[in-house]
Amino acid sequence: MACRRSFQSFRRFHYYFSSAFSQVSSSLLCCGFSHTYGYMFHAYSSLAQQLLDEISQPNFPDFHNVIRRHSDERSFTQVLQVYASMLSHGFLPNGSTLNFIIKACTALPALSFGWAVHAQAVLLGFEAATFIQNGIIVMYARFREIATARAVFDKLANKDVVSWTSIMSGYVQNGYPFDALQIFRTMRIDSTVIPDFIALVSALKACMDVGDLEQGSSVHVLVVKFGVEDEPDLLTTLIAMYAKCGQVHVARYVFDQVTSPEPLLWNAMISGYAKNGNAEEAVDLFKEMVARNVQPDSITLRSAILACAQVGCLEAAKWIWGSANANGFESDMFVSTAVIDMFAKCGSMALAHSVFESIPKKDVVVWSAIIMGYGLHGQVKEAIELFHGMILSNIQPNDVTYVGLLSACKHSGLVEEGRRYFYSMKEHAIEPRHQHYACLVDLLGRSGHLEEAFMLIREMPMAPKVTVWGALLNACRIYSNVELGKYAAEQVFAIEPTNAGHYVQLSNIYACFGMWKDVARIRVLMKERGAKKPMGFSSIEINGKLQSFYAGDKSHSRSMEIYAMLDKLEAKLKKFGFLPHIDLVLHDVGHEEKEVSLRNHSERIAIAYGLISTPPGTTLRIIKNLRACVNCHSATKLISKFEQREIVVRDANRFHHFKHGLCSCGDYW
DNA sequence: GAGCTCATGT
Repeated sequence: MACRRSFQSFRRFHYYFSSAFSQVSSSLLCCGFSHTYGYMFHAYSSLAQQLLDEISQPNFPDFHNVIRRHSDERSFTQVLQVYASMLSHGFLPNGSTLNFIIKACTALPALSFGWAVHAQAVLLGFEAATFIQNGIIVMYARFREIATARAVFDKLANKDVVSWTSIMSGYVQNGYPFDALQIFRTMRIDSTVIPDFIALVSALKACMDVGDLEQGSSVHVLVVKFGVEDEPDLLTTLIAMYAKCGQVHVARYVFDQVTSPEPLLWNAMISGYAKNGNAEEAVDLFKEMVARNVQPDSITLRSAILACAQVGCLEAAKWIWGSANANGFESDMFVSTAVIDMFAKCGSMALAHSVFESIPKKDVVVWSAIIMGYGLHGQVKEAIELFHGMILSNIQPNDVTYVGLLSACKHSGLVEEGRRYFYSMKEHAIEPRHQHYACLVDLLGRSGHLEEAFMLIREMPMAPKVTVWGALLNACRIYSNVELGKYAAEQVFAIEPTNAGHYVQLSNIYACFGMWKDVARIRVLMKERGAKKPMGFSSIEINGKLQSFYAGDKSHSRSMEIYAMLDKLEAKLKKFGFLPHIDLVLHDVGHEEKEVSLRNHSERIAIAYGLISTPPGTTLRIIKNLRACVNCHSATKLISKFEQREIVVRDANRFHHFKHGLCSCGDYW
């Protein structure tokens, strides 16, 4: 109810106002009010103010209506200004006015004002008004005052579904999904409130954040039980939940039930694929979305771009970039930066660079992306030039810029420079993080500075992770250092006991010295601990489509031709005096067998398939999930020479550009 | 009156 009070009673309100709530924070409240409205009233002039000024004696409905109109227009600062003005005219709010004020405080967010409004609501007798208290719960959740929100919720006598949903989503938004689920359970067990679809959305989001498939599925059951499975927004969260829990097929099943999915639903599904590593499906679904004339937004594009960067398919990358431009995202910084990264990871620094050039105001992230890209391709000179260009443009490098710069040095073996950049980070007030140490340890180790690398590890202010010890182990393998290698391996095994790659590294060190007993011991250890080597595979891009091969793969329909080509390649390699490095094969088998298994590595099969599927002179683009092996690397160099092909290989860590018998990595990787 | 997709670089 609107109340017209005398000036005296208004003063009395202020008296209660500061004395009754002094335990909360009297100074805050006083500031929040007498200050805020007084200050605001004099400092600002708004349209609403002018409107009010035109009325010589504005009454309560005048103020209320102006507040409502500003609220509808989302001009929340003005809502508070007019409210302050209303109070100074001696009017007090009714429940409806208060809701507009609470909403404005929440949206801005206006903390001190919000506290004061809460106090005012209590004084005006709205303590048991569920529709007011619900808004206050949301407001405190927004202020990250989740304990206060909970206190308001607990005190509320008549909790409706909105009260429950408000506190539940408050917990979710503040990063406490377990508490949110606890609230949901309490609501189901201790109250008669029936959850509606918004309550279920919040519960699903909590399950998603926890990654709890079992609870998520049980909420899905409720969705069906309460017959809200046709709510588009609920489906979005349901799909995201299943995708987050790794059940991308279930997510797709839900998606397929919808006849004309909304853009948000496409986004949830595409990003679900991208996050689960089903990158090809993500790109295909994006293409389908565009084919069905659904307008992609910046989130769709970012998800598709991320997926494409993962698979590394250049044709798909060009297509996505084209559709980003066609839909008006060519000047979206977030999209452009992601595109730079995508082109770099799809093997085209030329395209990455042209996008980079097209960005008028480059921020630190844009610069970092391009520097990282050149590093990935072993073009350290360009990376360093860009780094200095960035500083000349008055853009301060950050820790990620240095990751890019150091990894560029690492990929090219620039020890001096890498060391210098690492220690110069302090000049830019950047504390080296774990990744920076990992880069420098790798760089020092690969260049034979094993002692210095080890010393650096000992000086690290944080616990070294597997990347650091793994880099040292790798260096020990290269330089055949048994003692240090054993030590590094122990650290690595303790962190990742089931990663077979580490065992192979140590085993190779032993094999190098003919310590076959130790090799056998490692093999037993691997078996005991259930360590498995990930299956190596290589993919090749033919006409924009990726075709994948495993080592010794004979499943392809053109397998006969592929193996005939492999025989031809083998003969030519022999003619060019190619000698396989057989030491690196873990298994203790005869020489001939080793040679056979080497020539059947997935990379070689992919190349053979590329040679029989494309016209002479076409660049072959290969993507593999493991690091390039020494044999394949040497063989690919020779193949690029006698087949006169440029071969671009993306391995697990970086790019190799093979041309005229040489590789861009300079045999350093 | 309450809710959701993603969030550029390692």
